[in-house]
Amino acid sequence: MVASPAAGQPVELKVAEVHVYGTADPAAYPLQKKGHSFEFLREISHLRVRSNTFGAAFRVRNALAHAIHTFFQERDFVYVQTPIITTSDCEGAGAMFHVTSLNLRDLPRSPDGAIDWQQDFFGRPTYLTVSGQLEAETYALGFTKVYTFGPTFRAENSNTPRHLAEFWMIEPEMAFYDLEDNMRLAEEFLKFTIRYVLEHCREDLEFFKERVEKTVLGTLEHVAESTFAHLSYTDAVKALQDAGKTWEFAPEWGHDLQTEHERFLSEEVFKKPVIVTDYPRDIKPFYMRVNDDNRTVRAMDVLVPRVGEIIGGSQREDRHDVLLKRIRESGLDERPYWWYLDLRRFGSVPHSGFGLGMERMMMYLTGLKNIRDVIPFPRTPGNADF
RNA sequence: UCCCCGGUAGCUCAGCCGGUAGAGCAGGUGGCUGUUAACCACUUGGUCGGGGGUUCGAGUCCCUCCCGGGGAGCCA
Repeated sequence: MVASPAAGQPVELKVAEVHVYGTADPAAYPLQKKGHSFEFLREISHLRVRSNTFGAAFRVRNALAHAIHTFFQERDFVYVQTPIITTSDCEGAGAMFHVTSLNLRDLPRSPDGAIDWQQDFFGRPTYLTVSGQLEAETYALGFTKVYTFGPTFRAENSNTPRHLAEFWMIEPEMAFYDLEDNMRLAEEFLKFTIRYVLEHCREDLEFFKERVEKTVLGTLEHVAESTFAHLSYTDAVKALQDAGKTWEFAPEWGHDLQTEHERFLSEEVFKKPVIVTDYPRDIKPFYMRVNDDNRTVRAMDVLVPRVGEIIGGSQREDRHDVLLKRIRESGLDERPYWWYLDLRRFGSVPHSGFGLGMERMMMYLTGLKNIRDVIPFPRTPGNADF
C-alpha cells in the first residue's frame, strides 16, 4: 500500500503478485458496474450482498442484532429461546403454517374421514409459531425480565412491502411492569438501538441518506433525542375526526385505526414516534388486560413515520377469571391454554411486554422501502428461493 | 385476497391509429488511457412473460393464467 497521486483516494495498492482463485465470466455475471433496481437484485439474492446497498443494509442488520442483545443484557433480562413448533393453533395473530411428517399423498384417516392427527409426529396438529409471547410470559414469571429474539411465521397471503411470511421478532416480557413501564422500556429500547447504529454504522447510514432516503439520518438523530408522543385511542379518534380531512375510512370509535390514520398521526400531527394506548376491548386479543371501564384494554402501539406500526404491546390480563372469560368470549377453546391460565392460578403478578419486528426496525433505520430488501432471503407468498 | 400499474436484448427503457423490433448501458474486437458507474470506433445479442382468440396481418386489440411494483386488508 502506497500513497496515491490520484485525486479522491489517499492510498492505493502496489501489487507484487496476483493470484486468481475463481473467475467470473463477464458475459454471464449479472452484477454490473452501475445501479441496478432492487427488484432485479432480489431475484439474485445470493449475489446482491456483494452490492454496496445490500452490504450496508446487512452490516446495519448485524449491528442492530448486537444492539438488541446489548440493550437487554445490560438491563439483566434473560434471553429465552421459545419453541418454533407449537400446538397453540390460535394465538390470535393470523394464519399458521402446518408442520407435519405425514405422507401427504396417503393421509391417515379416522373413521369419519377426517385426518387422523394422532398418527402424526407429535400426535396432534402442530404449526410454526406466530409469536413466542405466551411462552415468554411463563419465563417472565420465573426470571422477572426476559426477552425472545427469533424467527416467527405467518401464513397470511399478505402482498405488501411491509410483510413477510418469515421474519424475526423481539419480544420482551416483564413481571411487575404496568403499561406505563412497558411504554417507557419500548421508547428507551428504540432510542438505544438507534443510537447504537448511529454510532457504529455511521458510514452506512450516510450512504442510505445519499442514495436511498435523504431524511433517514436526520430523522434518526432527531428521534434519538426526542420524547415520544402519547395519546389514548379515544383521543386519537377524536383528533382524527376533528382534523378536517376527508378519509377513505372515517375514523370511528370501535374500529381499528386504518393505515391512513396511523400515518397522519405520526407523520403530520406529531412528526415523530407516537404511542397510542387503551384500544377498544373488542378489537384486541384476549390476553390484554381489561381496563376498569370494561370497554378498553391496556394495549399500546408505537407508530413511526414512514413505517407505521413498529411495536405492538400490552399489559397482560393477570386475573384468572377475567382471562378465562375473555378466552371464551373470543370463541377459543380454553383447554390448550391450561398452562397459560395456570400462570394466573399460581402466583399471578401484573406483567407486560411488547413485540418488535426486526425488519420493520431495519426499514426505519435504512430508509429502504421494501421489507424484502432488509432480510437476507425473503419468504413471501410464492417465493422461497435460495 | 381485493383495486390500480407494469412484463420488449444480460440491465434500464422507447416502440404513435395493428403492417413481423430500437436506444443507452453491459458483453465481444480494436484503439486510447492514473482509472473511480472512463473515452473513441466497430460489433454480437430478441420464441416482445405463458396459453388461447380476433384479423389478410398482433409487441400493439380481446380473454385467461403466471410474475413484478404500488395501494388496501391482516399484522410486526
